[in-house]
Amino acid sequence: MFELDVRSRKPIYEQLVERLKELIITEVLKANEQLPSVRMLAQQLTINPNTIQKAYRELESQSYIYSIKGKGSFVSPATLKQNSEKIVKVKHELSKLISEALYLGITADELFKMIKEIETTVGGGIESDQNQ
Amino acid sequence: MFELDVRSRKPIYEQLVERLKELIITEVLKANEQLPSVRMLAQQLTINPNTIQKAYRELESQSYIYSIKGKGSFVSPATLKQNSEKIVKVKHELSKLISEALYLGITADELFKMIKEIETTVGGGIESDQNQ
DNA sequence: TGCAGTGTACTATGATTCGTAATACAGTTA
DNA sequence: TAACTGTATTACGAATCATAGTACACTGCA
Repeated sequence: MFELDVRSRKPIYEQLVERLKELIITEVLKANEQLPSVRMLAQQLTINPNTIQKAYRELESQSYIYSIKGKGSFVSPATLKQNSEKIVKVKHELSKLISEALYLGITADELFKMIKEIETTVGGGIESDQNQ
Repeated sequence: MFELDVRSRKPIYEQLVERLKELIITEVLKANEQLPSVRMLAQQLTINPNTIQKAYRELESQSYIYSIKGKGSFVSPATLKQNSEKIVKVKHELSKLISEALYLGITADELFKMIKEIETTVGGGIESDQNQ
């Protein structure tokens, strides 16, 4: 199901996130389909369950999947795919604007603050992933 | 000329960058005015010249200042002030886009990563920081 | 030419962060 | 209860970061 490059400079959990996103977006993994459990996948890939867990947590925070204690992790239905075109578009526009902003001397720090402010103002945001 | 908080969690060189940007934008430091030399300023602030150097390098990469080997570092003329309108505009556009992104379910975290990636790719931010 | 000023590059090092692992806790279902 | 699930806590080596030490290279002036 997965191929990972363990000796890559990219951390394993990031590779996992990318690969899974791809599978979800392309609907190889369908809505509400159950993902392999953290332990199963860990064993299969001969890495630590916690690494899978980190990838899953990341995917959940980006609402690609949802997890239920004791039951499993599942592909998020609809909403994401419905918006996927818009999302791609917005991301692209954002990239350009961010590049321009950085070029103009606005610092990444400044942008971070901006986002946090908007996040709390709009209230729509999901809280972010504080790595242990 | 400067006050720094050495025990702040913010690195010294960053504080320096911020403070100098402010002085340049508010035109306390005029165009083409020579900045204190790395050694002078280092001695005055009782920190290592290399820390000043890092701040100056950062400022130069964002074209707030320019440096000439053997002569000194100077405030960049014009360009930045010319950009100030652009900056306001870009920030405004960014606000709107970020709101939309968050609304679409893109997380703040994802945006952070995006920025970091662009920062390193474009080299817009703190670039040439290749330690050893 | 030499000296004293300037910026720059390289290396070292302690502190912090990062990626992963080990282990224990907690919910679900049969 | 047993055998699955996800989650939280802690530990630890590796990588990165912030700063320092030191040496190099250029400029301008006596």
